[in-house]
Amino acid sequence: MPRPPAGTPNARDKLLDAALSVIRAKGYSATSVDDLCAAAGVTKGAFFHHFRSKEALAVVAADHWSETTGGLFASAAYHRQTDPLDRVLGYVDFRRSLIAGEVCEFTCLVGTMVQEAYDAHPDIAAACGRSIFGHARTLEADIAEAMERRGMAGGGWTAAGLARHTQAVLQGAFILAKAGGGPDAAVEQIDHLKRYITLLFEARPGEGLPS
Amino acid sequence: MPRPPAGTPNARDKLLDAALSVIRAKGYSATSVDDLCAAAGVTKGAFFHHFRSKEALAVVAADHWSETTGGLFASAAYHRQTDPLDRVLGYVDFRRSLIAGEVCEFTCLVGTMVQEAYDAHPDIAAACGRSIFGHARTLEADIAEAMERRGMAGGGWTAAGLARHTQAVLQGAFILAKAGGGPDAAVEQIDHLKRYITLLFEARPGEGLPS
DNA sequence: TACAACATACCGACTAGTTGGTATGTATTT
DNA sequence: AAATACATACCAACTAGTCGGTATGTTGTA
Repeated sequence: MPRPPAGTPNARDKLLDAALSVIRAKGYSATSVDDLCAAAGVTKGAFFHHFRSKEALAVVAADHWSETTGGLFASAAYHRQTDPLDRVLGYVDFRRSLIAGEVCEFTCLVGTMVQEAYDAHPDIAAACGRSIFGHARTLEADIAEAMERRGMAGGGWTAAGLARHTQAVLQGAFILAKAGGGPDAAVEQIDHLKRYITLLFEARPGEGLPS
Repeated sequence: MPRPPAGTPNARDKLLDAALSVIRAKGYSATSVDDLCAAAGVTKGAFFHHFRSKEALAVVAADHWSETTGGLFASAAYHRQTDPLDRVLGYVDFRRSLIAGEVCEFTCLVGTMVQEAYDAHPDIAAACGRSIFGHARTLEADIAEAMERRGMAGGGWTAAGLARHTQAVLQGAFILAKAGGGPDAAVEQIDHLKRYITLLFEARPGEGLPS
């Protein structure tokens, strides 16, 4: 692939960026190819030059979402905490701070898409799954270290499981926000999540089980 | 309204029942009126005789969902527990027992619809909100009674807030199931929810605050 | 009881517009 | 020259919704 002038955003990038906001607001099915082209300021020819189909764009958009958000979290300040539990709680606080403004601005592209696509579009669903579970996996090491430091093994839960739970609560928070609760309803869920993690690490690990 | 033979399901009821399963599997936007008519075994004429529009059907379907599921929970056995906390945990166990089989069989119609409809279809979003928050409200009395019996006031959370949190975790659980986790991922979330509620009621309420 | 007047429930062809996708063109860069 | 990166024009299938019509009531009245 020959390098374009590298400063001007090409049609492909403009379409992907447009997809993030348009699909988050309208959903995958209700977003037409023309909608995406209009939002990106490109023509249909450009669309089908870069993507085999609307479904193919959705898959790439999900990966694009993973990279974009992945970069945001990777460079966030909570990683600098020395206590691994503080890093986990710092992640939760950071997620909380992101919830503001219009609902479509803080909700999750892949959570929205997988609801519509899981049955009819397996490729999209798989891309969304990679994004959600891949992001959860970035939390595992800190949770596992916090568990080890406090001797938490044997409580009936795992680092991977708790990491997945954080994502479930976040996705549920977005649904409640969309159902009329707004940002407040979403923040409330994150506060419960933080309280849960705090309680988990305060509680004594399971008595009858070896650590 | 004159009573029809009362045993034969009419087109309206058949369409509403079809909507519950078809929209849960395909989503609202991807479900066409023809899809619904075919699933219900009725014609398009019957559809628009009973519903002004596809959007109007979705609103009635959301209310129909509330009634159907409402009846299921109202008649469940966990209400017979004498300890209010046991009733709350019994509700969680009951939700856990419902998660089995295909994803489209245990997921939530209104959670699916509101994701697509919250922006473009306010009437549908409002109906979904009534369903979710209305169902949450049915848990409030038991939670409040459990809080009172154990002197839990002042911990920074309320009965209504915890009730909403149960619904957020459930909705998030469905998304993770759709993202490839299957029933196991959903059950895992409910186990975390139960552990959270248990820990909450074991913890001592906030020290510096009056009860 | 008989008949007119009206209402409800439903049918299926039809339409105007939209959909994802294609075919073919042109300008720019290497 | 040749590939890339777009643009324009177009199409067949599908979309929600309409409309004229029918079959089967129900209701009022003489």
